[in-house]
Amino acid sequence: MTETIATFSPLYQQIKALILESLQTGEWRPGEAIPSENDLAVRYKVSQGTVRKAIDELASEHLLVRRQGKGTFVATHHSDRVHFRFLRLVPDNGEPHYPQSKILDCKRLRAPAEIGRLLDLKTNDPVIQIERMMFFSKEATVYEEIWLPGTLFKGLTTERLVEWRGPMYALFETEFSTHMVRATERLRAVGADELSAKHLGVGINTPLLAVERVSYTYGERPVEVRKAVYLTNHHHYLNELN
Amino acid sequence: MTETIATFSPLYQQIKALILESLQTGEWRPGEAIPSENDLAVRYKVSQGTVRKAIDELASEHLLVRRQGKGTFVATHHSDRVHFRFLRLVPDNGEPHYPQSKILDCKRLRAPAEIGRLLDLKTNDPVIQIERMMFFSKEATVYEEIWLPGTLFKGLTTERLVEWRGPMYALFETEFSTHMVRATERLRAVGADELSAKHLGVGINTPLLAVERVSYTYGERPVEVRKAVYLTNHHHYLNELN
DNA sequence: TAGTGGTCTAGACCACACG
DNA sequence: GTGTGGTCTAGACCACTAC
Repeated sequence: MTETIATFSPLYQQIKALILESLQTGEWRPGEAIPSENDLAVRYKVSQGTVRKAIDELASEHLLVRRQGKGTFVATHHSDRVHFRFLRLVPDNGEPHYPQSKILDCKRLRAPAEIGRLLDLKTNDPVIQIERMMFFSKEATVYEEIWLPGTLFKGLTTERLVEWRGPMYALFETEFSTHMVRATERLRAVGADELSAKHLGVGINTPLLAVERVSYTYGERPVEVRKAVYLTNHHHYLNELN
Repeated sequence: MTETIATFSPLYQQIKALILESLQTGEWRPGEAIPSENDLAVRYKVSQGTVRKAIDELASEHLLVRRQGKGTFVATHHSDRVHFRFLRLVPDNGEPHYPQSKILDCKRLRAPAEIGRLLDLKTNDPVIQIERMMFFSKEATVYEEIWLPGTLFKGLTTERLVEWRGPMYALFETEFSTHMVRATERLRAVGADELSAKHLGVGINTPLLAVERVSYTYGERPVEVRKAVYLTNHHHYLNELN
């Protein structure tokens, strides 16, 4: 018999792809419930168990959140306990907690070559650069530059950032329909340069943890670059190896 | 009706616990195949699907490895492509690769208070301390001290370590029946002290990435502490946030 | 060809949330 | 009570490996 050479793809993977599509197009938005497993089974003409397996994978990737008795919801950076999924810096003593954020600046400019490369933009495409600091119990601990594609985040201003209460990713989600799904971080030890030293209130060449992050939204699209320095005198970067 | 107040525990979780027990006691050892899903279903008197779900979780925790058509195997640090699950340091340019290891020393002594605390030992219990370096393409990049419980690793000598080819965790598995399951790392930027500077061939106070690791074997038992410094001039610590 | 894990289905029942 | 996700079962069939 002539059989297709195409690589085998399980039904539940195809269902998963369909669900993902609905997430990308915004048919179901962060925080909302998606249809019940049975409804989806009818819609896609497969059994409930197959839908279930697709959702299982999306839940394990933190794109969906299951809540027994209530439904399955699109993951959101609002009101999630998941803030520490992206912020790994914790105090040496005492409970992890979310730091205070202080926006220093937010301006539009042309993408430097490196940023453009990381964000899949052309050099000189518009980008937005945010400068900010973070404080753990009043102590200056993080200084960072955040780079965003200018077209996607059109209209983002210092004021909008300053008046925002809550995680920055929640703002991006609500105002710019951009939900961060995953990120990659590269860590190094560096000596403080003049700017970092000034902001963190330490001497030049003080050892700092440099963290470069690239964040991705649905479909592996890079939409944010962060270049940060962490002061690790009373805090550390916590990582679980599983 | 009088019902038990005990919190509900799904069958597959109980099966998972039973399988875990067999892993801990060494009934099935790293690298070996465990019985087929059907055999286990008979043994535990549940359906194959229930066994399957238990194995699924253990596989996602990297305790077991499934291979279609062949069977399910106990995870091992031998011949696994998983070395980079524990070593996150990669070159800035070029492919990740496993570095060369050079053992400097291995001696028995009494547990310092901090090490004893981390390893759940009493102060003054015997411990083994290993000193070693790692080289990426001949370049000295890592200097570290490794601490192990003395009773568990009785008989570990410098010679045994030096003549060993392959990952250290594979040696621990084969010779001391201790399989590392997961680990926690705490990262900081520090200035090189005299010892680190000498070993890594850099000046005193050169910024280094300090990595403190606690590794656990089956049943969340801590069995290793590592205190390392990484030179991050041409390498970085790569971390995926999911 | 036989044995293993992988997929898919259909149905029953349990645990949980909410009105 | 009703609807949701969560568990468990039994059986059929597919894909991969080894002999």
